[in-house]
Amino acid sequence: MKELPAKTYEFKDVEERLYRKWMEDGCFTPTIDPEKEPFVIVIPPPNITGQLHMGHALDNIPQDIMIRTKRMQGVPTLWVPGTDHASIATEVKIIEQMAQEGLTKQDIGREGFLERAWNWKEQYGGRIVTQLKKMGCSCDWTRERFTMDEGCSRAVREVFVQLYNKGLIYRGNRIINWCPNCRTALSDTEVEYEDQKSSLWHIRYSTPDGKDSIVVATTRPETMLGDTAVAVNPEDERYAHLIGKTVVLPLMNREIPVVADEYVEKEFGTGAVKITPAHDPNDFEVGQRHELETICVMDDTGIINENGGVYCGLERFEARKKIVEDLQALGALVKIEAYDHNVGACYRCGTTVEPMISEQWFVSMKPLAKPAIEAVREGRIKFVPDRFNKIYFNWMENVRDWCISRQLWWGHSIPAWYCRDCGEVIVATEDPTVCPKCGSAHLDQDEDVLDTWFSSGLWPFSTLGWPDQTEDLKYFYPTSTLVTGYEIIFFWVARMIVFGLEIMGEVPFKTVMIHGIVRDEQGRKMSKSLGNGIDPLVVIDEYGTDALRFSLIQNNSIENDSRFYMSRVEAARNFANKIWNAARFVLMNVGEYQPKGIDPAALGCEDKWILTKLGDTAEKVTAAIERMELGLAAQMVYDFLWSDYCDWYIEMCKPRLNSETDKSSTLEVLLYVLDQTLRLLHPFMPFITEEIFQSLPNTEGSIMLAAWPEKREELCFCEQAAQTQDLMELVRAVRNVRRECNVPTGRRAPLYVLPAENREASFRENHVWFERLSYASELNYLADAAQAPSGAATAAGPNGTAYIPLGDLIDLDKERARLDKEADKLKKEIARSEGKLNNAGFVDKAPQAVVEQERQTLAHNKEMLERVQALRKTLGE
RNA sequence: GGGAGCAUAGCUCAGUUGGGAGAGCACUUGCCUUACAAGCAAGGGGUCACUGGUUCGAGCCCAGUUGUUCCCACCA
Repeated sequence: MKELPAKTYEFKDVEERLYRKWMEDGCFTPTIDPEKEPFVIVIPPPNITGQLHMGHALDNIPQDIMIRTKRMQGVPTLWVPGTDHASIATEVKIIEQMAQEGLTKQDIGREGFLERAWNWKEQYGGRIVTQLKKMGCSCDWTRERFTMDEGCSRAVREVFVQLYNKGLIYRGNRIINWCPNCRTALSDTEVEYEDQKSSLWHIRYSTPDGKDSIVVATTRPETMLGDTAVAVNPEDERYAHLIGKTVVLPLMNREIPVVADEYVEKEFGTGAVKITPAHDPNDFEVGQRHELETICVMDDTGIINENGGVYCGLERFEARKKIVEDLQALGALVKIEAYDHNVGACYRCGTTVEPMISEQWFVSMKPLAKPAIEAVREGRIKFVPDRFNKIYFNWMENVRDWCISRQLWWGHSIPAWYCRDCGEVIVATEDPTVCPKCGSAHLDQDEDVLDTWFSSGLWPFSTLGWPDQTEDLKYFYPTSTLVTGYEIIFFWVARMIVFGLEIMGEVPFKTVMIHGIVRDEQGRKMSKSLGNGIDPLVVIDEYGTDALRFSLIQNNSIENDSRFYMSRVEAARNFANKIWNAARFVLMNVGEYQPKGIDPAALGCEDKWILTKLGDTAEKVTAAIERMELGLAAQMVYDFLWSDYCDWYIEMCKPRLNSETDKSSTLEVLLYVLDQTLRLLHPFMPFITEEIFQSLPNTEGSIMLAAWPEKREELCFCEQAAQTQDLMELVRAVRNVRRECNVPTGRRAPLYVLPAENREASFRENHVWFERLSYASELNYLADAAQAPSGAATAAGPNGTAYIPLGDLIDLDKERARLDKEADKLKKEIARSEGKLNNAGFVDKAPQAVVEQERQTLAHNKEMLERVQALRKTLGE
């Protein structure tokens, strides 16, 4: 026998040791078996911006649970890990870091900057991998990828060129969202809108002769510097006479036309809109319809440029202030109205974005969206929960072209070259040396990089080797399940579906499991600025990985947001300790015993009860995991292990462990049930289950590769299980009575039992544990109520009545009251059952099993009532 | 302006084709009963937001109301 382990479970050395062992033994790498369909997950690659937070834990743990379950079920299982270069997010971080050293991008140049970025990647990418390992994630690290590694970069180029050649990627001058702080274009998804209290400024534009005027309303007065028209609704009689005429733009003293356009709503504001085609998407369209000039009045940092006249050099919000003041002085400001409206901000730095006209690369989304919509509509991809279908459809059906070029340095270069001599645009997978049109060698590569989501959109196949037709790609694509949060459905999920269908001709995954976010105790989002984030690694350090994992999953529905409570982690830690001690108890008793397996002929009633429960639990847990109801599954294992196995079964076994004849068969069942339960728990708590599994006799290898438990019909005994359950109920009743009489647990008392009809055998079979668990000093059977000792406290159960002579400890008044209360409760139940059974509708229409159940309940309660009333009678008034 | 989620014990949340509500924490009471005090035993506590409908039967399905959170949208 090994030395007895400590009373509390010490996870610290265990977790690291076991994870290393798993790696060494190659447990995470699947064996390709062409006969079997694999189960595959690609990890949502964490950004290399920093470290993992609680959201990553919530994302990765469900993935690991599914992966570990499938692996134990004998399925070739692959979890592909990796990290994302996170172009803009990382660049922002590095710039912040450089600023502390007093450096700017321009100071160190592109090459120096990229060197820094790669160093950053080494440092933080490595840290993230370490953190994933700490969380117990069973990723196949031999297949680890990075969105900017050689293979992924090749995939990016290949896709870009393919789409360009098909006309699905184009370059054009269009209104885009510009972040003046990051100095780059952004896609629509990268802009976050927020309601802001602002004003609606009403400004008067007069006709050149000064006799007439029109008042426009705007939320961005500074853009008036670039106004090239005023628009009104063609049906608006108020302004009909001005259409075709001109008005003078105040401050700039430029004559601009008044045009009629359907876009203008008569009811809003003044019914007249200033048109700034260079700085507003709607105005841009109006401008195109009326062939208006486009005047850009800001530079890429949001400062007014030379087109802004005297305001040149002012920052955009400074300019707004000045312009409003000047308009007021001029008498052109009619009024200022308080007004709330949506203002877009950069999702990385929070700066208010500026719509600007700019030449960028775009992906034409409409033709790509169509098959992506069909794939979900036809069920080839399933969202769980399915309400996200609607959100997805809504976005896809209204999708606009995707701006993919970024004026950044950290990212995939755009594979486009411009000929300095003839202006030819060359898009190619290999760097060209001469212009194919004019032969010039003066080629300049596009300086921009691609949106970071372009490369992550290829993740499900680029990680498997595409564009090469690798074995991995053939075997593992399409992947099985994607697990991610709802906040990146548009950023990522939608793009993966689009690219998967377009490039691979097949969906990238079959199921998308969407989960909520982890909030703090007060229900607030965890964020840096609030400082309310909880580092999962700090929690792991204090309570262990298993405890953190279990606390995030148990009794939670992960599709909803959840709050993080330390008390839950503590509870999970206590559970780990409970398991540990149960195992200690079993192992202590096993000693040198060599298990031979369960002999059905030697099983007692209580063994049959726990084995039956185990089978039910295994079946239900498996089904729940299959349905991705992980919280429910975890709860079921918890209840079985703690309540059924520890609180009841182990206690039932104790006396038999002292018996020479019963000990070995008891040990067999104790061991078997423990072993099977550990397997069911392993996906949720990988470390402690492995640690205990390793110390069980007759286990081989890692629990990671042990067979997943299944219900075994030959080990299910419903009849005996029900009998045991009845006895347990009587035990509870006896304990209840003792408690009410304030009898300390340690004080034994004789117990007399009057079994119900045909129940004596059941009592005799379970005599030993029944005696112990009801704290009886001796257990005697009565043939008749008349033999009952006088002055005894009484307890009624479904299978008989128990008498406990407690002498002075019994308060007769309290006893009477208690029995009356119990009788009342039973009467109510009986009335309810009878009401139901007297209802013809119920008896006719309800399923037979339900009716039968109700009849049994009624009979049971009637019998109980009889017993209770008989007891009450003996006490008198 | 559209769309979605949520509302169940004091708190945080579960609740699997509709068959009389559960857990953790907190609370009350008694126990160091040698696996575990990070524990054991017994208990108290709920008009399942509101109104109506479907059904023999509704926390669960349908309609509406209220409160709350979120997403989407180019009315300046």
